[in-house]
Amino acid sequence: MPRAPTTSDPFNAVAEPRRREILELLAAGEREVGSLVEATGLAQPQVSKHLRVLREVGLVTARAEGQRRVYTVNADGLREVHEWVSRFERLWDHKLDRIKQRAEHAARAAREIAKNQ
Amino acid sequence: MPRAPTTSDPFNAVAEPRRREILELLAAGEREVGSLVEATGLAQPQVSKHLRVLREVGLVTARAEGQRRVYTVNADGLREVHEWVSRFERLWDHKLDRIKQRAEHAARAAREIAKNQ
DNA sequence: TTGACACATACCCATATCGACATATATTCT
DNA sequence: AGAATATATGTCGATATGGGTATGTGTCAA
Repeated sequence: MPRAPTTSDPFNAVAEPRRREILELLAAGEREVGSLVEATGLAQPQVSKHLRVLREVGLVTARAEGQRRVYTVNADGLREVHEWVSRFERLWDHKLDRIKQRAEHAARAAREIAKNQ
Repeated sequence: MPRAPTTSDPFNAVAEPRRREILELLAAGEREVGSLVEATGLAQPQVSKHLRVLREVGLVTARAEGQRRVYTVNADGLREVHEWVSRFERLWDHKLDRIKQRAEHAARAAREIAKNQ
């Protein structure tokens, strides 16, 4: 069984750096394909293909405007990813807590030493 | 150029559902490989291979305990993913805001109508 | 030491990928 | 109608994938 298609879910779609870049650009506002080609430095066909993937997983929508196509992010599709990753948030928060605790412990110890001098 | 290796970054590593499942299991606490095999229903070699990928991107760490290997999540590697996705949070929040605004607008209109009857 | 157990690695195969390049489709302009 | 422009699609090639199965490696137990 090969790797799951990039179009199978947002996780796979977003695994590709260029597609993340495109989404970032679109997050700042709608853009036409040509504008994305210019901004990314990619060849036009690759941009179109990346956009196709993003469309198929519902991360962007396209609107025709004359001969141009204006693309818009549909960040809603990223909520699934956000929610999944958020389940692990407490784990690195815990780690931060421990660092904080150690820091406070060290500070207390330092005060003790200073007091006893 | 083929798709980027699954080991190239957390985004690619986490694109595979089985690996997400393994991470979820480990999020609840350390586990040995055999336990993961049982929990996932995967064959042992595939579990080992998925764990290898997760190790290579730093999402898990392994500790030898006799002939067993105990795996632990290292959620820190997921922060990058979390931070990236979080950049889009305002976009779906906005959408929620608009829904809320429309609801309030509708409620106001309804009150006006009621008042004028 | 020999065997049993836990895990890792090696190999095979069918498949989807991404980039490059060529070409098709659709729209606007003259 | 024909040319120019904007975007989409098709083809090719090299490559990494993930499951299956077989085998290697290390550890414990008798």
